[in-house]
Amino acid sequence: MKSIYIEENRTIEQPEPVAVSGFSLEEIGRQAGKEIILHGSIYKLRRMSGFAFVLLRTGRHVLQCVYSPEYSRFALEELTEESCVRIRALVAAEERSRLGWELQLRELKILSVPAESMPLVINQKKVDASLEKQLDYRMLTLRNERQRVVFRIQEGICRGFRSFLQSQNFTEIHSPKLVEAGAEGGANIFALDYFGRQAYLAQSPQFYKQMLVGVYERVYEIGPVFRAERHDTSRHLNEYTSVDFEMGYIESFEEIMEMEEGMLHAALACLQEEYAQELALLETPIPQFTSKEFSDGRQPGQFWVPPQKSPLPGGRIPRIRFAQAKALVSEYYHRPFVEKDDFEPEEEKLLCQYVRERYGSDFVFVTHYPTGKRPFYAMDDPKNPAETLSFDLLFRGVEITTGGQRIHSYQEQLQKLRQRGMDPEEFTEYLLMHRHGMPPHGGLGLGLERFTARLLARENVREACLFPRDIHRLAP
RNA sequence: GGCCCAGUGGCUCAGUUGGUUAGAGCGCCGCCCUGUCACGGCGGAGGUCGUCGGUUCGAGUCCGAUCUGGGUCGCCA
Repeated sequence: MKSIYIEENRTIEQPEPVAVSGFSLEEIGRQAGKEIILHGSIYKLRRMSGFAFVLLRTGRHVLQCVYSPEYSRFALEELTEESCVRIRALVAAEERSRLGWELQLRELKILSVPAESMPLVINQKKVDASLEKQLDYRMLTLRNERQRVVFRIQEGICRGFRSFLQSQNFTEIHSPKLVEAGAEGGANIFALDYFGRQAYLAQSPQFYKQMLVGVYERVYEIGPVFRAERHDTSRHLNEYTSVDFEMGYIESFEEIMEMEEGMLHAALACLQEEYAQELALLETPIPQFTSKEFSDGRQPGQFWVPPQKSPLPGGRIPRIRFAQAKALVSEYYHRPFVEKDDFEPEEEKLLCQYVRERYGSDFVFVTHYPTGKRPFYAMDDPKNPAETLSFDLLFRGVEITTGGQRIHSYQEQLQKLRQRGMDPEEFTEYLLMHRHGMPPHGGLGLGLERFTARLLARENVREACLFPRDIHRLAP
């Protein structure tokens, strides 16, 4: 944003437009020799003898300003950390400063002064406090340069997802979060009073996505979902942001996986292009993919990457069937083969480790999950009804996506409901779309916080959520 | 909910086999330092050791209960 700056009924003469906010570091650097006006918070005061460094925190940056009685027309004693100020400063080339320039403070107006000093130290490299304390004081700890950057990156991820899906002709939707019944059923759903009736918080936009596939063919939504699970782990939240899409007229569920590959590439590209500063601050290693297509058969322990159907750029993600992945981990890492329908967290980590070592990929798709493990709308593999045309995406040891093809035939869906002992009467509205014709379709949901946390090597998913809701925490 | 672990100044921790005035780093306050970027130096304030009860001549240190928090599993994105 560029504008003429006016303060206290006088125009400060500026030969060039002044940067107020939304500037880049390069833009300011180019103003060398000129005065600019900025606002921000005093992040840190470093008093030296005879002068002082004043770190100014703006919406995106922390800038080194210098106070000196030689040119600063105010008293240093007026300044306290976390005061909000507006400054007029000269942009001065200075090789002793890391940016190659610094701001010589000329005038300063204090806009507000904190009533108390911080309960914990936020202006050092890291916030040295337990996660619990950090979250108790989240609105303060987020002021830390490195803490806040996590959510800039999260923003970049969403921007990448959005622009990619938009480019693939997906329509963005906003489905209701207050619903009459849950998508998956079960007890893991928050109930609340709705004018005397029982209502629930949506645990997934699943039904609405599908309904709108019948309308727009391709839809997506990035929004909150609610899970009343009484879990207390480093990867569960009771409210999280789900990146959901659903696409019609697919020939195979593998098209959904291909679309996800494209979506991930777009997010990472967006980060590298527009969030390089933020990535550098956190020293984030960019996730790796497998570079080539391959098919080393479908024997146990074998992976495949099919040729791309659409011309999406970027590397690929190895795929393996669930049953084979279970066997592989058991065999390779000498773990007792526990006959279960799902992975244990340890197995997910080991599988990712294996794929990383052998194929150089930080991601792995696991396909064909057992039918009993998937919801009633999942499409069974016609070649083997004990398995579904579905997949999970594991990223650096954690499951971040579940997806798959859905049943589109009315008769088939009725049959599967009855097989499961469910009453089709309870799904009358849901089944209306099937009854009146649906294209073959499928989609996925990706946990935004889990993805962010793994990307930034955060141990706890709460670190990748601004204000996490967990079994113990409902505030701030 | 099961199992494991922890609760010591504002924050992060140390505290030897129970023994006299409970230590450190960061932060805070004061003084000093013309170039720091985890700035540095000197000095100072601040805690009775989550809570309750017990053992003991004596408990931060042992025992019991309780509260709070952490990890993990079930589960899942």
